[in-house]
Amino acid sequence: MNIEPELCQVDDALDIIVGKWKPIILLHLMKNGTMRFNELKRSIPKITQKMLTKHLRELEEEDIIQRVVFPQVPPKVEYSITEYGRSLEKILVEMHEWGTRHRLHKMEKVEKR
Amino acid sequence: MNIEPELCQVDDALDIIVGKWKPIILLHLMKNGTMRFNELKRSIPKITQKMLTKHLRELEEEDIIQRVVFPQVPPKVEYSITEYGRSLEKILVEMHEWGTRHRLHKMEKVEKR
DNA sequence: CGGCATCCCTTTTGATACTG
DNA sequence: CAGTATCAAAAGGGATGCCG
Repeated sequence: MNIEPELCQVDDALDIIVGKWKPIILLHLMKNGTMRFNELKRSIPKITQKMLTKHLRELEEEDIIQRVVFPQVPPKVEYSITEYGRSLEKILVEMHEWGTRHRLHKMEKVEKR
Repeated sequence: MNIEPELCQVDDALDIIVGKWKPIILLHLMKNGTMRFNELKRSIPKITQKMLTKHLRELEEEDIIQRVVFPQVPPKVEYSITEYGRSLEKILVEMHEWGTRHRLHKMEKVEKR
């Protein structure tokens, strides 16, 4: 550990991926490539339109995803991970793996009781 | 990306490290080894006692840190990272490095205007 | 020294209705 | 289809006082 806590920029990374639905949105886009708004909505049944819109806007603002509007009726909007956004993939995968191990860790702890 | 979004356990990992002061608490303990309550408090000037206590309890509950009480007057309580907790170090370092690069990314974006 | 209890404010998220 | 707008609920965090 050679990070000076005072100069910690973990929070800068957390700011991007924290949000109730952000990880799952990112995983869907990373897996499927390009997706339309309602396609994402259907893939995440419990999310509200408001939160999906909000999170997508925030991820776009940080250059993690790209938003392409096709000017037609009815509207069509496609979302995809930017090349820059791909740099988050490794961290998400590692967090997923750590999370999986942590679940097991907690289950073992409970069994011992 | 071979994670099925529906089985995503990124949130399990985020639950541990998300909290206004958790990353910096972890970095201090990872850097310094064992620290007393007030030592941590002084190292993180703006944190309140309430939040320090709360975050420490949550990290202890997840086996990330260890709390040792010395029954004496005045009281003495020492905190340290558990061996299990060390498994978080890699993720924190990578998030710090990503956060550092992201700051630069945003600065370049602003300069182009 | 290392807390806990209480009150209060802010931020995040949800429910619902409406629209070009 | 892809959003906005508004209101309400819940979660997170801060300020302060008290205690063994």
